[in-house]
Amino acid sequence: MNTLSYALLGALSTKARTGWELAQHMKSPIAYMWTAQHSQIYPELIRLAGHKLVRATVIPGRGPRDTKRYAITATGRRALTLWADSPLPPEAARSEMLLRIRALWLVSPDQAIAFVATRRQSFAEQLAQLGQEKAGFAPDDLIAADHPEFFAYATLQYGLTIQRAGLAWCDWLLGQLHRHRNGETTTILASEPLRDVPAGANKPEPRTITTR
Amino acid sequence: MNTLSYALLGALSTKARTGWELAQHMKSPIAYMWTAQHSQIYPELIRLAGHKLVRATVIPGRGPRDTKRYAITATGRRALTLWADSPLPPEAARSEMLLRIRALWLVSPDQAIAFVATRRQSFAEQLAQLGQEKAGFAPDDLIAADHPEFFAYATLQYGLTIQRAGLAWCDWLLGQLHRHRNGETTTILASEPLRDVPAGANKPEPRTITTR
DNA sequence: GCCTACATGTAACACGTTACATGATTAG
DNA sequence: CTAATCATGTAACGTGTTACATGTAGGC
Repeated sequence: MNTLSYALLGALSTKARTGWELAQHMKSPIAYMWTAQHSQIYPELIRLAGHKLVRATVIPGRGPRDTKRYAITATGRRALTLWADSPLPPEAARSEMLLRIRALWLVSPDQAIAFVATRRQSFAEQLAQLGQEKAGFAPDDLIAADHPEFFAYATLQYGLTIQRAGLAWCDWLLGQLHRHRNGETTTILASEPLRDVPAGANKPEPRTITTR
Repeated sequence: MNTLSYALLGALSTKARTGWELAQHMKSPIAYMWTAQHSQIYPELIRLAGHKLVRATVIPGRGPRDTKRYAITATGRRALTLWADSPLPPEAARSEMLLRIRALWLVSPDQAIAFVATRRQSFAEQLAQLGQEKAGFAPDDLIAADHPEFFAYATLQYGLTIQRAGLAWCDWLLGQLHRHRNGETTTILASEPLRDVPAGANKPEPRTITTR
């Protein structure tokens, strides 16, 4: 059983879906935390059905093949429950962004600043998008901690927290790079990245930093 | 050219290394942002040498095969420089942790709390380890923004910022879960995750939250 | 008539992990 | 003498991406 299996079981745990719907669900990077193409999803669903973790019902479809709606079985739900609370293996940290940052000493200060400014914008956009997602949550869904919506909301909050932290780091780094470009010799250790961002941080460009 | 190639070029950009040393370098998750096994590194180095991006020098070794020390070439450095500043493709967000969190409504409140508490500890440990790494940076290395050490330090700061944010999120979530378990009906929307953690957050258990 | 959404599948390839294979040197 | 470290490679397998293939229904 791989992680994708559990991602699919997780998505099916709240309602039955077709392979197509699962693929759509996993396409948007926001508020979902696993991606897969339909080419990976369809065979996996067949495999899960073979293990009786999901069950397919043929529904009237309009394609050349049957449309199948998958529902999680009692066995599938048990497997998912067991997995949810099992020890989490350390996740391999891979970040192309940090790899780029580490190589930025090779480019000109202006290019480095432009690169980080682009990253900053990217964080701000993600933050704005998560903010919109958050607006879609009805307060009623969130009172019960045993309700799926509560934990979905919690993952959204995680996203918001992380994006804000990323934004704050960009601001710190941009500040450092600007100071360096202007020939100041302040030791970096004396300064620290901001640990907080003003409440309006998800609005675009809350504290304008001149890039050029 | 894949990301691993640039990760290797990046590691070689500051000094020549053997394949073994590169594998060691990429093994520790801390302060490095790409991992690869030696079985992936060795063939890749041979491929890079074929493209004249690195050059191997046979050095006196003690194994059954020659020991090769790889150095980046001028062509390799140019390729790395070009890549560093090129548009960063959106990274596929995959987090098994968030997948687990989303499935936590299936387990008992106590199990959910224990799971998040373990996550919290994991964040705290990472934070502590990064703090130690930070101590290894000499202040002298950090005054020049065109020095590789400065950007390595910046990635470390990123790690610290992110881990602190993760820790703060765990605290928020634990608070919510405890409140729910104790039968309080406060709407979650009324509360927000902490946006800051006290300065001593990298010390283990700065604000003790009783797990059981 | 054309494009998009719905809907499912396979094939080829790229990337990553685990296991197999070999052997010298050095510290305990 | 035994284990760890240094040191390099290949094979098999699992996972993930891109491309190929097919066909209907509905909106513009």
